[in-house]
Amino acid sequence: MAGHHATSLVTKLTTENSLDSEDIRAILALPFRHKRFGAREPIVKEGDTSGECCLLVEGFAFGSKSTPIGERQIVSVHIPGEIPDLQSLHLKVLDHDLTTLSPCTLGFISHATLRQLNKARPNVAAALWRETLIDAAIFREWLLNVGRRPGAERMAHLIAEFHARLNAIGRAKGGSFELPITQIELGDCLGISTVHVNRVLRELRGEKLLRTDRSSFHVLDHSRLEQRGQFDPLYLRLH
Amino acid sequence: MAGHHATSLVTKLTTENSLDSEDIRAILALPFRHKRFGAREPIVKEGDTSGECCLLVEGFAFGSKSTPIGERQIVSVHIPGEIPDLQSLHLKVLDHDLTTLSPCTLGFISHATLRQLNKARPNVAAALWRETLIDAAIFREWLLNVGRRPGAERMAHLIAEFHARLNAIGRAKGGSFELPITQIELGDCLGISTVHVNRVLRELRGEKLLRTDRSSFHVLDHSRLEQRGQFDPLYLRLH
DNA sequence: CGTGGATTTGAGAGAAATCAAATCATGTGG
DNA sequence: CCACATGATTTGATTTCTCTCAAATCCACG
Repeated sequence: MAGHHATSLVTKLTTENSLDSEDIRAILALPFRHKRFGAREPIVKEGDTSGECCLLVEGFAFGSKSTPIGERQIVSVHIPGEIPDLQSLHLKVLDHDLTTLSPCTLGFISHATLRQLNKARPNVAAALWRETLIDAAIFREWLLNVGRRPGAERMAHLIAEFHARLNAIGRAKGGSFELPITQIELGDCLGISTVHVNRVLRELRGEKLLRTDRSSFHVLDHSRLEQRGQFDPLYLRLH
Repeated sequence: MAGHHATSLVTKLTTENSLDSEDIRAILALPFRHKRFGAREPIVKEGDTSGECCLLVEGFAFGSKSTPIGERQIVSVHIPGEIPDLQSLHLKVLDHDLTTLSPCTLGFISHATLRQLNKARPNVAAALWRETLIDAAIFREWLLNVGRRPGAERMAHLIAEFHARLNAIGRAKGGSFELPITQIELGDCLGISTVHVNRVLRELRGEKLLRTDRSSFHVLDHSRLEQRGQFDPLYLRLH
């Protein structure tokens, strides 16, 4: 079924896991309820107790937490094929907000259905569990990035990660990719101020590592950018 | 079986999950291979492909990542009853180091055995999956802490978290707990320098929020400390 | 009782934040 | 189709927090 909405998920899951044709059929048979969202719309919020998970079919989203005084930290950026709130399957109350970055198509699937799938098909359960473990690996890398690297390295690392992940799903051509994220949001990913984001981007542009134009990123020197950000893609477990 | 090595794990898993007596029996029947470690000894290192997981029966450990220039970020601190490298079950290559903080007793169990258990007992699989999701929730909170809070708040938050987690396993009495962590290591948890750790601790002591003496922490004003660190224990999912 | 690691304190430097304002897009209504 | 409003980006000036460097205890341990 060409263009099936769960195709990107199956592609991702079959890359590293041993799913048989029955497993794949079961995933493709999942009754997703599709819904469209505009840009910067909340999907779920901290404290919610959602009864379903959402597959990001098309568009981008991000997870964030905020301090009581309103300081926001973006903890994750999600791209098509991912299930940003898969953890809600086992953690009833959401501990962070989930917001769209661009207009999105989301496929919602109930926890009950997923739990049934996990019981019937342990291979699928393992593959989904693995996805949440990769999320955790990214959190660890971000923690190192935010805790121990200066601004420019931090930014270079983040952009190298975006590039690697988008490339893996065929959304980076010749070092260029589209990601509708503002400098404010980049700052919230990296734990730096908007003003500093701007200066750090200028620095990287000055080093001829990349060009940026709103939501377009052009990596000019791939290997030098990765070096600048000390980026090693191991933690992403791509292919 | 009093003093059984997997007791603390069972206690933790049964708190929030619906495990039946068969599930519990299966966990207690796991053939752990016990091994003692000294303080600051590596358990596994980044890049390793271990074929087993370890239960922290007694003692403390931490996970860390380092940049190429040797800047270290501690990404997790582990206490008895936890399985620090549970993620290795589905991610072959370790993406961070695991080191003991104090002398430890570890119970090793092979991935093959765990996978068998997960297949036979889906409830146990779900409970273990859930543990890894709580780890991820802690990473998110640490990311907010490191990215968006000043030094003193950061430290207050970390100590409040230690207190809450140790209290949940009965290792905090009247606000006091033992945790053999140096100021160097505290700095590596928080992304700040050792010198600054010292000054921030002095500040918190000056505010009569806590007393510290090497590995002893005494929380003097529990609610004011949590307020200082903007600590809300939701993300820990204790009871 | 000496030695090495951990803690503490001081002084100065540096990275990034804040404050402020100009410029640049984007989109809307008249 | 243009004027205006709103939000994002850019730049400058200043302040602040945290780091680095340096050195003096302090403590645990052999």
